[in-house]
Amino acid sequence: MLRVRFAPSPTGFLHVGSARTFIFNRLYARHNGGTIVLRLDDTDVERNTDASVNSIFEGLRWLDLGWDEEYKQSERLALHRQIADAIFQKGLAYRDFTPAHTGAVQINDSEKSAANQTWLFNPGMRELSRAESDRRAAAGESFALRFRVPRGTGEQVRFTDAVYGEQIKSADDIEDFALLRSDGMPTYHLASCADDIDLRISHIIRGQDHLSNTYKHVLIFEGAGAKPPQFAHLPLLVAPDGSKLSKRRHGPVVSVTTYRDAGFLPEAFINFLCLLGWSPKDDRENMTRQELIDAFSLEGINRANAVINFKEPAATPDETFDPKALWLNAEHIRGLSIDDLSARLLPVVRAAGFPIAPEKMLAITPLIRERIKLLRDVLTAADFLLVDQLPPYDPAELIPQKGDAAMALKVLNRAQEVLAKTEFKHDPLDQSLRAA
RNA sequence: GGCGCUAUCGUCUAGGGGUUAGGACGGAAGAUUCUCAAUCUUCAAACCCGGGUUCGAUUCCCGGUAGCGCUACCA
Repeated sequence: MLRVRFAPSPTGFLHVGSARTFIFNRLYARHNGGTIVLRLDDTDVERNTDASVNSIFEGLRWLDLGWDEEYKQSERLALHRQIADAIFQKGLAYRDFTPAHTGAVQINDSEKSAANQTWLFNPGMRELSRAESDRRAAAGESFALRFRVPRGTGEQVRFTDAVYGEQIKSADDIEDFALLRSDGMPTYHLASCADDIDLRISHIIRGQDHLSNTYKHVLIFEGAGAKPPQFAHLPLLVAPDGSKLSKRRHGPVVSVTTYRDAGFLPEAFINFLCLLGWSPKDDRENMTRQELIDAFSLEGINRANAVINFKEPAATPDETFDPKALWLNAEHIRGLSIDDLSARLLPVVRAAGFPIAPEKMLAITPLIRERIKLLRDVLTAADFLLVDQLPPYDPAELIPQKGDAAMALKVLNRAQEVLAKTEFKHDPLDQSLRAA
């Protein structure tokens, strides 16, 4: 039975990269008739927020792809500790009584180079006898539980990634990572693997930033007596300068709800994200959800990071987004029926303060369907039908491409004359203006 | 610093030992349309560098460079 999972940690809003990971998991599950699990990886109590949980659900709901099962990691601590203990009892882990320090502390260069030479061990802890270890634990001394990586044995850890192929690393290059923190809480690595085992996850599709963590995970799976699942790592989504996407540096363009609020169609947004790091390999670009499900395969995933080509400081909203995302959204808008598009436009117009009737919206829709890129554009494309007084505009816009100012003036004067003595209805207006 | 991953037009990508290196977005020009949009046509635009293997490398191998990731009792 094919089972995949999407496991966001609620420490921020739903990120476009996370959204793509979710989409790929969903597509893979749907393509193969499998199950997708949504698991909140919330073991970092310090950084978890309710606002973040809400933002994630808001984003996922907008995507409208759904999921089959839902779990919270924080409710499964007993399982995590049980698996940690099983690994410990097999002698594959040891207690580290070294006082905790956080990696967030500033370290200067000399400390750093010293740390680089000693990254592998906390002196003595690995070799502590079981009796001594038990005695100190019984005395109430706090400890972190570390995996005893088989270093110095010539052993290699290996796995086959569905995207990156055969991966091999010498155990000598893997540090003794923590399983349990000194407060007894599981680390990400432990909790994630324990849950993946318990939830019978068959395929782990996640960001490439976990590729080198996967060796640790393989060690945990094997240590727990479980067969590691199939891994598939996804190339990362990065900013135009190649740096990783961050809210602080790049602003709202990295948040899914920004796309929703700007008037992207969820199906267009999904389509756009799918094309970053994956290809159907047949030159198709504008694809429906069903076409994406039918075409999706791990073989189509590419290995190099993909740039989301947004503009850094965002002058006009239209220029903020990746031009291809905008184009795809316009394509999907044009593909919608008048009824459907009208229904989606209505709340946008109403939210902007125009209490428009559905019938009027339906009448306006065909007029603008081919000229808007974002749902929000209805407010500028059809403003003359909504407001009494048009906002100021640049007179230069009145000059046709193949004309000049004098010509424009002449045409406008003539139009004014005609308009003055014509009944304000479609047919008479059309006839007299054409004639003029 | 150590370990690893990656490298095709500005961007997303296809391709692969011999190709005019294909498509798309964006850009430019034109057609069409009362205008704008849409649509259509055309154009410009790429195999990171150096070795090796080979009759022949953009493709395979090695090295370099660059970018990215991991190197936390974060996830």
